[in-house]
Amino acid sequence: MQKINIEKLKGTKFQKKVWKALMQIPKGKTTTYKELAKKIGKPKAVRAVANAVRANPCAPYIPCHRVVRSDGKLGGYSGKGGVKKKIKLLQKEGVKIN
DNA sequence: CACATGACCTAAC
DNA sequence: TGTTAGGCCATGT
Repeated sequence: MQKINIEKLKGTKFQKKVWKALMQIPKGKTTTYKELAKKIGKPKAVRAVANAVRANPCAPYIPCHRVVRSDGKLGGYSGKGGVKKKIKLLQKEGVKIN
C-alpha cells in the first residue's frame, strides 16, 4: 500500500517504528500519541513518539494528521496550512473533532 | 557527555 | 474549569 519504504528514509530506528505505526492506521481513523507509543512498545515514551512524528518528512509520506491527543484535540502540524489543514483533513476523512 | 527542546500525559492548586 | 508543575523518552546542539 505504502509506495515508499520507511527504511529508505533516514532516521533512527525509533522514528522508523513510529512512522510505520502511523501508516498502519486505517483511513478515517485516528490514534493518540499514547496508543501509538504503546504500539511501539514504549507507552511512557509518548513524548519521544511525538518528537518522532514531528521529525518525520510529513506530507505526503506519512499521515501525521491522523495522530491526535488523548483530549481529542490535535497536537500540531509542521506541514503546510498548519493545524487548521490538519483538522480539515481529518474531518474530510470522517473524523469528528472536538 | 551534558543541557535544552518538544506535535504529551497526569496530577494538583 | 483553567493554569502550573512534574515525569517521561528520544533527538539535536
